[in-house]
This record gives sequence, C-alpha cells and structure tokens, in this order.
Amino acid sequence: MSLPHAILTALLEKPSSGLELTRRFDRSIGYFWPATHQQIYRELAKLEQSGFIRPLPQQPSRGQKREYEVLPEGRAELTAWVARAEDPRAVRDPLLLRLRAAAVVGTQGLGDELERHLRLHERQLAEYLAIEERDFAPPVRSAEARLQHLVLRGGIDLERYWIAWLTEALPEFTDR
Amino acid sequence: MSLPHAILTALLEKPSSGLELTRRFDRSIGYFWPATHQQIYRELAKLEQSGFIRPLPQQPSRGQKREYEVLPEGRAELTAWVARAEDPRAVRDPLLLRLRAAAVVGTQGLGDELERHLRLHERQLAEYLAIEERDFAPPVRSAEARLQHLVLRGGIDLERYWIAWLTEALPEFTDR
DNA sequence: ATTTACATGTAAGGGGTTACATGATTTG
DNA sequence: CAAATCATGTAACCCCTTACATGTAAAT
Repeated sequence: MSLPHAILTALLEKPSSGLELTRRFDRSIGYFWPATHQQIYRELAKLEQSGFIRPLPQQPSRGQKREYEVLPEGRAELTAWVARAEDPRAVRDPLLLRLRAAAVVGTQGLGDELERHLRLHERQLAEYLAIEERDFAPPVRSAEARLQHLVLRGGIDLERYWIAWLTEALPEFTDR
Repeated sequence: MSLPHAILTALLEKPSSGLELTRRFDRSIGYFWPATHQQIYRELAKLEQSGFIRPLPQQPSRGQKREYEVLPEGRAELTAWVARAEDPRAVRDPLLLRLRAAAVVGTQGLGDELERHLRLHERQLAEYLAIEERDFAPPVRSAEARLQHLVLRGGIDLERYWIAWLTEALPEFTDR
C-alpha cells in the first residue's frame, strides 16, 4: 500500500494533475517507487473516492487537465502511515537467483550479464551523485532537505552495494 | 518471470513435491525469492503444462504427495535464463518512501519504526552469518559452493547496507 | 487541415497475498 | 475414532505491466 502514500506526498509538495505527477515521479519519488500514468490515474480515482484528495475547481472534461489537492483526511492518513509498523519487504532479486541457478546449470554467459549490470549500476550511481551535488550542496539545510538527502543517500549506498558485490563476484566468471 | 526458474533450480537440486519445495524455499531460495505453497502449486502446474517438468510415476490422487523432476527442456530453459539480458528491477522501498513523506508531514513516530527495522535487519544478518559459518566454513570448496556462498554474501552485504543506513539515519529522529 | 504534443483513460494478463476447502495419513 | 498433520488445491483481491483508445490544444 505504498503508491497512494507516494502520491499523497507528491500532491502535498504541490497540487498536480495525473500527467504532472507521472513526470515528477520519473525524476524524484519514482527512483524509489516507480509508477506509470495508468497506475497513477487509477490511484487518483481511488484516493478521491476515499475522500483523501479532491480536484481543484476546474473544467471536468476528457482530455482536459484535472488537478488534485490533498484534503486534511489525506494528510492525516499519510501522517499515520509514516509511523505505522510495517515490516521490511522480502528481498526478491532475480540476479541473486540466477547465480544460484548457475551453480546448478553452469555460468555460461552470466559473466557478460553481470558486467552489464555493473555498468548500469555505475550509471545510476553517477546520476544520483549528480543530483546530490546539484540539490544538496554543502550550505546548511532545512530539516526537510536533510530528510530528502537521507533518502538519496539510501539510493546512493544501495548502488554502491551492488557495485561492490558485482565487482567481487565477477572474477568467478571467466567464460569470455 | 523468476519464480518458475527458482523452482526449476530447486527441482534440479532434488526432485520434490509442492510442499517439500515450499519448505525448502523457506530456508534457502526463499531468502531471495519467497513463495507460498499456493504460488508453487500454480507454477508447478504451468511448468508441467509447458513440458519443463513431469511428475515422477506415482499415485495421482488428491491429498497424495506428487513429486516432480526436471525434463531436458526445463534444464535448457533455465540455462538460457541464466545468460539472458534482464535489467535490474526497479527499487521499490516503502521505508525510503516514508522518510520522504516524513519530510512533508513530520517525523512523529518514525524513529521507533526505524529502530524496529534496524533490529529486524540485525536479526536477519545474524541468521545469514550463522548459515555462512555452518555451510561455508574455511576448507576449500567446489565451484557450486563458491557460487552459493557468493549469493549468501549478497544477502549479508544487503543487510549490512540497511544496518549502516539506518544507524546513520536514526540521529535525525529524536521524538522519543 | 494535418500533425504533434498534451492529457486521461480502458483492457488484458501476470504475479503475489490471504483466506478458505478438501483429501489422505498418522497419532493419541 | 477423533484430532492433528500432511498434502494439494480454489477463490478473490490487489498491484504492476503492456498495449491500446480517445479527446483536446498547439504548431506548421
């Protein structure tokens, strides 16, 4: 149940239409919870029906922009969710699984794939570091910015985790 | 499309029934790809229909154990999957999202939740380390064991990532 | 007027989660 | 024989993914 809360967060930061949300997701919240416009429209409809958000007074026709804002009930729900007890989700990683499978059927071709993943993670890390430099440069920051920085740090460290693990693993795969 | 391959891997290691697979998942493959018995039975039926596995000659009635073995086609599929190009899955983490939400609605109650997660990850790390000590102790090992160890290392480092990040983050949350 | 971009949707299918149903075997 | 356990399965719901559909506005 995270997508509705991701949307509430984004709408509190700035009332938006479905497509605007989709674009904002692509370059911020979506790093940690990606969503397509189909998901977002569906969820907006649910959130409206639940009384958590409402459309800003505007033209209500198809093909027209339709912006939403968060109601007090929505803010209350988000506030409660922040403190709610929810266990970490189970790890579900296909790459680790593939290594396990390779232990049984052989590592043929896996080395190249691991290198490819290594490059992808290096690219993602570079993207995060650029954002960090742009948005969280040295001068002291607000509590809000410190929290956002912490989240970004989580992403950065996760990419570094993968890079370290892949770099350690690669020597096992010499079929090239 | 990872669950069928996880099952093929497990069945190659040892032909099993659905319930046996469920139990083996709980203490090995399931660390990186959990699955309930419902999922496993459904997937076994699909794998049989696809001609990747077949039931061992046995009594075919309800409530009776029904064991499967992997056919050559199944092994071929798994071998191909190991080398297939598949991008890393998108990160989708509710905790990072909650921090982002907390930047907007406040961190009330989040400190306790972060500490709880920290404890859960410490427990998981201890479990992994116990497995490492039990199954991958110093004496030199087969290629198969080295790969399995690499996978476990991935799990260990991932828990350490969370522990490090949570430990770094906690001081930001002083509402206790 | 046609094309392009903007904007909101519908439909189908897959996989995961939870609750429940039912048959067979073992144990007290 | 009653209860517990083993074993396989059904059903419903939710979320994510992909492909497609449709309407409006701006650009050429």
